[in-house]
Amino acid sequence: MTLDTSEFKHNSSYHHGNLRQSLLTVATDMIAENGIESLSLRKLAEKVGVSRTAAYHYFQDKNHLLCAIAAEGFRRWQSSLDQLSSDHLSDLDRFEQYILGYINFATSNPEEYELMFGRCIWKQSKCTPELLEISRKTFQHQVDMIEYWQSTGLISGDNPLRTAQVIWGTLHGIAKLFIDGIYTDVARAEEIVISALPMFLAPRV
Amino acid sequence: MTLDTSEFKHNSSYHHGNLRQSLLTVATDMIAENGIESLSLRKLAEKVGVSRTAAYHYFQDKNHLLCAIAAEGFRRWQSSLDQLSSDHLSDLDRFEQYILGYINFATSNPEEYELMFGRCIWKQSKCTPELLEISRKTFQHQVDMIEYWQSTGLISGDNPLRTAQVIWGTLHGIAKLFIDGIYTDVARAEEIVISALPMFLAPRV
DNA sequence: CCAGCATTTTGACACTGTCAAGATTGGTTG
DNA sequence: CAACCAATCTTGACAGTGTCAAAATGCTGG
Repeated sequence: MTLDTSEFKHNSSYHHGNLRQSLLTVATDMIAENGIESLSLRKLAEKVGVSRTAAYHYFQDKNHLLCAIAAEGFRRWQSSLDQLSSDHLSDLDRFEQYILGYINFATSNPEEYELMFGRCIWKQSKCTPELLEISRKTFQHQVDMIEYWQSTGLISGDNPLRTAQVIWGTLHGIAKLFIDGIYTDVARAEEIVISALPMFLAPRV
Repeated sequence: MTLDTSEFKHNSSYHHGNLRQSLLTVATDMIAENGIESLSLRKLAEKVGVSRTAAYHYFQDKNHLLCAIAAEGFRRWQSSLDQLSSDHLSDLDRFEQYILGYINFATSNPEEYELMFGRCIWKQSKCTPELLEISRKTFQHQVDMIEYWQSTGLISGDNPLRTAQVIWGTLHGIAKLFIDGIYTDVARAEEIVISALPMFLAPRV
């Protein structure tokens, strides 16, 4: 029994073939283009060429669909972090690239970022186990990075978790000010985080 | 001609008497209790004891209602800032109180904060002129505070606007991590911002 | 070939924001 | 005091939403 359901579409008109994946990719596109709040299951279904409630066979409700998309985003962000780890850089350069990478990820995929880190999913504990796991993992990964930078004396503080929370808070806050439309000139985002960078660094002896 | 329409309710059953104010206060309560997204004009109308579309005589749509509530929030926050200015405190203490005041305002009125600083209003430029004015004013007020603290050498940097953006970003980010449910233990919010405080301060000579 | 299974559709319901038109009332003017 | 007017509020309607229950369709193993 082969289970390559996602390998190719059947040409039947009734059975879609790889509906689940199609829903995910089309929904991701729609969210990226017009924002989370303008995504409706009905418009999604129409775009995929399927009836209103077809998605319910793969996702128990709209929230589960959104969680799956968010989890995909976390996997991309995680692999971006892995990429950074494998780059050949000095500690300071890597820290700078981490910060720039964060703000760029956020501002170039604003709606996906909003889904990953916004209230829509987290507010009322509607987080899927799958999403919870991957998100915890990537957060822990970032705490570990902070811990390492603290151990080498690059950044100040002796409590990695606490420091990670502050740094994350700063990056997240600046990102959200742009994403939510309070600041409008996204080109300025990089400047702002760069100007924030020195305040994280340990004082030179 | 007296215009004390808000002084007392008429006892007529058809004319409410001070519907506009009632809508604002009841809506504010409902938002504080159950969140922005669970506020519907219809539930609001029912709670106020009026028909579905009655609100449309005072607010051109739901967004204008929300903007009016947000503007009220900005007025409260502004007066909280004025209060702080008039307190008899050292510069450092005032800075600390500013930071603590910010995070407390945010975490003790999370939904109102979300309305004031969240995507709901700002994302698609749906901001009312009234709201735009008061929000600009309070933001400018905070930039001025930063500028003063920089002039006395309390905090580092020489670009007040840029520094204000970073500090605001940090406070906003930490606040949002709690408000949006990513961090759940609100009691920790104060600890985190206090641990962030030293990194804003200018190095002691 | 057919029974059962996975997959998709249809119908329905309650809910939402908002528009157009009508109903009700209080205040002002003749 | 009466009649009108403008402010205020209601009713009816429409399109859109998420989601449930039941039916329809196509595929596949026996």
